[in-house]
Amino acid sequence: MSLVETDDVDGGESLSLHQRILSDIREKILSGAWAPGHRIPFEHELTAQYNCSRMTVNKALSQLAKGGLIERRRRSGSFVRQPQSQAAVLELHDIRIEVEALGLPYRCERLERVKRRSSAEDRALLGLSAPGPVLALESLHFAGERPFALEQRLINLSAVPEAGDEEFLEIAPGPWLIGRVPWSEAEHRIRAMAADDTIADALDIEASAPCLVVERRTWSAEHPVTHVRFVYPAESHTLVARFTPSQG
Amino acid sequence: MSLVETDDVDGGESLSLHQRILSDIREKILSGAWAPGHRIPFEHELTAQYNCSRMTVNKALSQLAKGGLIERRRRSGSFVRQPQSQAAVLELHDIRIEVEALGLPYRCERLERVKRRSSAEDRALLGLSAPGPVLALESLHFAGERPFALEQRLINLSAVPEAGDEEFLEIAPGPWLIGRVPWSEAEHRIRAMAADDTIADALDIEASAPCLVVERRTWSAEHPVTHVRFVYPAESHTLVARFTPSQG
DNA sequence: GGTTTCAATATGTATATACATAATCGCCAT
DNA sequence: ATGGCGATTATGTATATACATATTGAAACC
Repeated sequence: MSLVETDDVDGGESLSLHQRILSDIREKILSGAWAPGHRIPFEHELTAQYNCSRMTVNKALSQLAKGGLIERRRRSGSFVRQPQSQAAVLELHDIRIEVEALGLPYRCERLERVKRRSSAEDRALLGLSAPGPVLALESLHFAGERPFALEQRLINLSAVPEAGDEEFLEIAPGPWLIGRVPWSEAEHRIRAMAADDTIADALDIEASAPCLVVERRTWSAEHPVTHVRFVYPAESHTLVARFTPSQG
Repeated sequence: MSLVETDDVDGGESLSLHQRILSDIREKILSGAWAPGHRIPFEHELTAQYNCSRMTVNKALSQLAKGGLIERRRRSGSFVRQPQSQAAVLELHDIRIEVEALGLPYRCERLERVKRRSSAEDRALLGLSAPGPVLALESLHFAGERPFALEQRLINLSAVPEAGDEEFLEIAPGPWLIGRVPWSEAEHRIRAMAADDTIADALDIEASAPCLVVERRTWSAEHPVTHVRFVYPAESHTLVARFTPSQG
């Protein structure tokens, strides 16, 4: 078998114009250059900027709106939306909401908070290649009096330096991040495991009882943002994800 | 322009035209009226049928193509795609592929096959309201010599009557269904549990060892099609799902 | 017979244009 | 002030048109 010629699609050439506009704008948003709430140039401005017709610009912006990255308002313009919670994609959202949906009082206790230079393991979890500062957090989420989930999180401080100044006593790191960092990609790993002593102790369950473990890595515009591991006692939790093949 | 040829603006929906075209076609595909491989009318035919411009039709068809329901080929037309495996959405596909990706030989053994009128429990699992015939299957998937996953499946024979004539000795029910029934919606429930004696026995693990359980319900155009439960030994399996907020 | 060439065809992308619709601003009259 | 009202503005949808591009089927050629 011979290798395929490197028919090399380099960054910009072969893209159609409306796709180029689309990815330009998306990049601006995901990189944070255009923060949530920022007004995107009007169609007629982009028309001038890209030297194309309004229909072409409109197609790109409509697509971004359908994707949920921006919001369009007549007479006012188009705006970068607040970062959408992952809930829309996988029903794996704010634990507070899960707990309150059960009709139980929610509480979150921060167990640990350490700022450090990333260890090799940290970098593996986050998907970082170079060393840098990270924040390691451990929190316990309660439903009523019972522990509901243990959260172990790493935050890449190079990507989210503000996190280094936050104590996370009043707010859980999940909601904090969702409200600040737009995400471009997330990966979930879901598995079952037997509770080790640390986990059993924190969750107040028997050692070696089955647990559901959900790990999530999140990127924003190619940069790793956070790695989080949730450990749920098996009996307390079922993940539900509902899909349609695609949207129309 | 003359010629009214109103293809009936029924009900008086406030849908835009291209959205109406879009949902008309989607309905035809999901209901099975247009089977996989079926050629969708050419743009110029739809243009005549809906009495609108090609751009409008093109917008609708492009959107369906982007969503993956249809495939467009220049000079040939647009075709209903083979039902896409759920893999595209949640990496939870054919177990054969998972096993072979590990470099291990795959084998599937059918343990049980029972045709019966749905019990109350069957109906609860499938989401059926009225009684009707169902097919209950139990299969064991092997990776090499080791059991890899236990599959317990219910198929709604009212929705897929052909399944009643299939023995499922040569082919696993998953791939069989994916190749035949287009799905419009799927729901996953994922949890951890301790193996009971039956499961421990089938999977050849210790009783009360942690297992990952994945249950999936699938609908096609509002009709429940199948409910399946996969039980994996914890150490053999991690689910991975990768998302982007939306596509553009 | 087998290969090359070419024209026909359906889709892909872009343009200019038109009118509808919703939201907002500012003016005016009370 | 303030409440109403029209003008303005940006987006929403649709049209007709043009040309590019990929693919196919058949004619032309060696």
